Amino acid sequence: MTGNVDSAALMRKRAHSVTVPPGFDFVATAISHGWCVLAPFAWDRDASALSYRARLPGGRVTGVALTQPGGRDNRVRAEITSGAGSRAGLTTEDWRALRASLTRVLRLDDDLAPFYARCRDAGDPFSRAEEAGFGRLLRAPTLFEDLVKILATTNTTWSGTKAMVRNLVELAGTRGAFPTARQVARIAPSRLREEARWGYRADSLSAIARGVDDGTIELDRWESWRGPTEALADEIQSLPGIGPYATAHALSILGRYDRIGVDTVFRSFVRQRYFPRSRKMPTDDRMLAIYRPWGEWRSLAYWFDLWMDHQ
DNA sequence: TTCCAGGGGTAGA
DNA sequence: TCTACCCATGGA
Repeated sequence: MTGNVDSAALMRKRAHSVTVPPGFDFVATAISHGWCVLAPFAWDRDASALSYRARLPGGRVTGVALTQPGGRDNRVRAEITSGAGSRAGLTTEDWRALRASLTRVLRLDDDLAPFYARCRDAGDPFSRAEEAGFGRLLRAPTLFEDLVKILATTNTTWSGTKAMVRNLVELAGTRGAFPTARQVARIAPSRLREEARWGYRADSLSAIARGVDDGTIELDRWESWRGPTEALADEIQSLPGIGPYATAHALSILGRYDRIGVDTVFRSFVRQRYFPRSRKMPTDDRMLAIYRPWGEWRSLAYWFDLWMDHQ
């Protein structure tokens, strides 16, 4: 028995690392859009570290801190900081599951060569996208979490979004980890409204959670969608509380970039960037026309444009 | 107090 | 298809 315990302990490690594709830039990926500051994610700018609470097989929860110690092109380090296995580290099975999750979060399987080729054709400043390591929009460990966060961005301020997500994790999650669809489904909409402060969005949140939990909303099918974007978009937009903006955002999360989510950020950015002399706010169509030549890379080009503006 | 934010749903024209 | 209005919440 003792021998078995010892050998199991030997298999446990507190720090792991993940192989990344050539040119992978961890920081550019982590701060690609606002996700890195939505709970349970937290971004440490000084340490260039992304930490969060991750679910392991069996529902256990652990703290993880991600960094890229050698900088661009080097392996991403995952340090187990707390929770299940914090003393002895993760088992082989735990790490296998976490590594698969990180592939989704960091989009390690994305092929950006076609996007970068298009960026080179576009010239400055887009030609700098590859050098900047931009192109991977950070994702949550699950599509359910991404959809909930997108819903939390609708018709509110960014501070409101952060508060709603944080409140939901505290109300329905497990030891700091984002709640599963089942956990959210089990919370009465009135509590989502009043305790998590989701306001009128609570009914949509609850309906989406229940649909994902009972299988009527098939997120796995969306993740592996091979058909036309239009049909996928129709399904996404059929969700309660999910309109054109949220659908476009979800499509970007799913790696389909041919729609731009028009929101107040898009309008104010495009106006100041491309219509600085316009006294009136240009129509949505005029602003969307700026990125129309990008075709299937439209929203990624917009995200890069916006990202460059913040650097 | 009023306005509005990383919008969405609906009724009525 | 387009417009007007309402939807909770919280910060400015």
